[in-house]
Amino acid sequence: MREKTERIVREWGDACDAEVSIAVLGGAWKPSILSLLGEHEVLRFGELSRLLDEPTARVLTRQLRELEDDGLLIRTVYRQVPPKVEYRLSDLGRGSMPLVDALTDWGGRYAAHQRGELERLAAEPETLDAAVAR
Amino acid sequence: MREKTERIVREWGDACDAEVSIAVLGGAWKPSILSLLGEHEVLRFGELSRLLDEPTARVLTRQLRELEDDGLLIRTVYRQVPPKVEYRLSDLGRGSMPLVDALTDWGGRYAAHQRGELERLAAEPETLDAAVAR
DNA sequence: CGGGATCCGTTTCGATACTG
DNA sequence: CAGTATCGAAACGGATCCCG
Repeated sequence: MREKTERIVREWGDACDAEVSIAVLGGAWKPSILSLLGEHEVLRFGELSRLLDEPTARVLTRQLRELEDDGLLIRTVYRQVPPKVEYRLSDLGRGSMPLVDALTDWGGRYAAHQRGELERLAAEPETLDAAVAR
Repeated sequence: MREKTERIVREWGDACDAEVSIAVLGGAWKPSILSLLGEHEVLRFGELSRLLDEPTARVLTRQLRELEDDGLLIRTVYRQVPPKVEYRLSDLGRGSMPLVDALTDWGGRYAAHQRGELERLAAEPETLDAAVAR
């Protein structure tokens, strides 16, 4: 477990279980990484990088390492030249897929709703802000 | 919508919907705030503060304002002395409850699992690390 | 190919003090 | 009661360069 995750798990066993989920899944690219590994079973570092929008290696590496430390995925290193590293979901990682899907679903609906709001505002001849400005 | 949320909603309409959810729900106390408002229907600022673990007013205020800006809750100010401010869920906020519950459930199961691992490790006479050290 | 090292700007959290 | 103002510390994402 990462130190951050462990701190949350130990210290506030109370009502903040949801924050545990966010601590584990809440990094940049993390839900996407888990989704992709849910679809593809096993992926190499470069494959993951290409399937995501080419984050810097530094960032992708850290997200992968954190997910590994938190027990969601398994990293397999083949000691050869050139190197080959494979990532796949652990049981814990597979267990997170329904939650990741729920995050994706709600986020998609929320984004669609808000894009609708934005368009509605843009289509209006006069916004509230403009009216208030006078 | 907060600027941060709007940026994510507009710019990457692609596969990163889950990150939208995390952008909206991922602040300190936010899931707890939503859960409490799901249970209590309406709460005042001080009541929320007491039900949570008394975060600083600065922090609680900002989380509430962000949730309001993102459209999840409704803030009602009664212009009187002493002031009275009520918070309740919007329709959008009520729609987030299943996701918040899913976050809570998985986080709770994850925490329980990891606490089990921690105890198991503590109970072992010799850890893998100690064995490898020799 | 799959990173590690270093550096940096931004965001976020939180403490403290003060206020209409 | 329900904040606001100011400040500091830390975490985070990202760019750049280097390596076995």
